[in-house]
Amino acid sequence: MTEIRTNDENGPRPAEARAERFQAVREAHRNELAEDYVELIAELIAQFGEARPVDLAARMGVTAPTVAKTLDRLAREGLVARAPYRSVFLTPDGARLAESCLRRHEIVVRFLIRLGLDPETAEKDAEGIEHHVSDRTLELFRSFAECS
Amino acid sequence: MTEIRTNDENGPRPAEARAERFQAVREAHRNELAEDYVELIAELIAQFGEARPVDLAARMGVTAPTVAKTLDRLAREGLVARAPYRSVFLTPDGARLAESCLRRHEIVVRFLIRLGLDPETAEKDAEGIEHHVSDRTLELFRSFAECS
DNA sequence: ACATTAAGTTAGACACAGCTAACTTGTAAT
DNA sequence: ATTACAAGTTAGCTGTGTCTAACTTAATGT
Repeated sequence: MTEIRTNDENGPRPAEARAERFQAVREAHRNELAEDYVELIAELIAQFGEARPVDLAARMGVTAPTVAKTLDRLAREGLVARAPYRSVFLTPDGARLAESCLRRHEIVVRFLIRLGLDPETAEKDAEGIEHHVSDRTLELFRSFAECS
Repeated sequence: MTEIRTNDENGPRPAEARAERFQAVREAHRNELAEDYVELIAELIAQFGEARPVDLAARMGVTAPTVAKTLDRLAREGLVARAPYRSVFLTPDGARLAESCLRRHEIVVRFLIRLGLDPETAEKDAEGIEHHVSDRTLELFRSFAECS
């Protein structure tokens, strides 16, 4: 064998573009859990006046220690405030994030339903999709969902 | 204080439904990386006749050891076949998975473009979205993208 | 006031996905 | 045939997210 080498005779441009896309997804990934938590916390506070770890665990489908560890991280990142054996609350930053996540979630769900999906599946798919939708796409979703 | 307890007087139904949704997302999550790899490997093979770790690393935006570890896992799971210091190939299972991922990816991209998104952003968003789209939703995307 | 029980915490394990540093292998060019 | 360099591997570190088991705290009911 003599040639075949490099596999990049087309230049590394497309390879790099791709790498950037994957890196962006990994980045989104890191924020997903935080977003899901603050979103849930905001809803629980709206509904019950407080968000207790036990309720978070039930709704996230994980055990109490997992919730505790995650809340520690969120506290470290300044998104939630907590005291031992107490309910969890959102910091201003956390509340802001929750607000935008809820909005985003709502738009995605409404969009999917408008597309023709049943509400249950829409809710399910939205949970996975919402974290990966750019602002431009979200805007398109919103217009489509609201078009008469 | 006397009452306020439980926070679940509405019954645990909605909480459980939610937990299931999150669990589904975590499940999808676990498969994401595997899907991205087999998809990329299939493309490289189609383009160059082989998929080399160095090309995977460049396109995934990670280092060579990370690729090696991931490929080990994929081999363990029966999706790829490899020999030391050689290129990677797909098993029949891996090829099937790659096929369906490529199809899915294409549909999502075309759908987003039809919605009015620029191709570059479509490509970027699709990378994150494609793993979280149910079959029903994918079908709706397909119809929408292909509607005259 | 105290005992019971539910909620929360701590400790420790595992798997995964990323990294750097150092080593080995294989290929290509001289 | 040798050497030099690119590709691949191995070892070992980090941080995250999950778990179980065992412990502590707080609230409820009698």
